[in-house]
Amino acid sequence: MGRPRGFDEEAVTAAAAALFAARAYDGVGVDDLVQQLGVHRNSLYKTFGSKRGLYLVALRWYSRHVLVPLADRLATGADTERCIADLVGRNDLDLLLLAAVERAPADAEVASVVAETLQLLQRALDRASADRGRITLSEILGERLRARAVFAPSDDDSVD
Amino acid sequence: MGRPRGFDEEAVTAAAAALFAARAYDGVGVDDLVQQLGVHRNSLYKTFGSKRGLYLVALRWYSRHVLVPLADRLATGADTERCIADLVGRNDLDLLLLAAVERAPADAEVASVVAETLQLLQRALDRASADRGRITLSEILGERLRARAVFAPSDDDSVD
DNA sequence: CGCATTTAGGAACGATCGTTCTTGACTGAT
DNA sequence: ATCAGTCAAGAACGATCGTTCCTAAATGCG
Repeated sequence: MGRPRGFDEEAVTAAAAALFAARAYDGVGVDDLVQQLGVHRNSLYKTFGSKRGLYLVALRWYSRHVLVPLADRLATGADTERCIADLVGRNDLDLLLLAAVERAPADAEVASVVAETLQLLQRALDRASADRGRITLSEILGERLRARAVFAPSDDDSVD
Repeated sequence: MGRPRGFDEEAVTAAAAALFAARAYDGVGVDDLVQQLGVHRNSLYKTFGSKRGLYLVALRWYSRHVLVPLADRLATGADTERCIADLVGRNDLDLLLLAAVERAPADAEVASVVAETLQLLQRALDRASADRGRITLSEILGERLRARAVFAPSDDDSVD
């Protein structure tokens, strides 16, 4: 009963995760979310409760649907180098980096998700490099941090 | 001529660096700065031009007066382990981490300072561990990131 | 067909953001 | 002592923040 929702909740969650990975939490306004996600304010607050609620859902979705598969692929031990190169070269780790540095110190729930996700990656890496054991998770995180630490004008800087 | 200023510019810069190291850039309001630095709005804008201006001055001051000495101590090669343990265990790296992850992608000048500072640390570490060469700068950054990724209720959360 | 219910679309809220302006107090040079 | 010039103190600005409210449109069920 009632009018059916005109958006895919998971797609919105994924898009929110992408936004929060590109900018800092406080740098992403609800207006940005509404505009880029195609969901309107009311639906957003009805579905996720608050901006922080959406952030937490997006963070958990990202951990489960982006990093867990990546950790699984890593844990098999095949293509380890390729996996690590992807982690450093692509932006898959960015939301985790931002959450760890910026939100976790101020938000216990975020800190909890970050801790679990880090453990997850740690175990996968331990398994992957049980024999080849050279690179550490810290080093991967540091490498990605350095790769991210460059000025990269975002696409919507020229948007009205 | 004129009334002499009632604050120490360098002390204010250092205090601002500490604030920006604890919270994210957007998480530190001008009100926070005014309140915790003891400087009043007018003086702050007269001296530093803007919030971003103060941030840049604080970041450069921090690079020069905190990380450069630390890099020098590291480059001597004496007490290398102690130096690294300090980098990971204390919060000396935090402003650099935040600047790298959060501000650099959105601010070219910040990115420039971060890049120079990272090079600085890299060279110092290269010199320090020319013989013992084990830990990388990326690993130190990653270690500190993980150490920071815990919920740490800040002192002024209970302040009115 | 209506009735109940949920969504979409925006206007609007108070609060806070970074910044500027106004006013008065203080000091150094004439 | 007086005047110019700087600083302190805080009110006030428009803009934007996260959030809520109101109204109209769209569906499943009787």
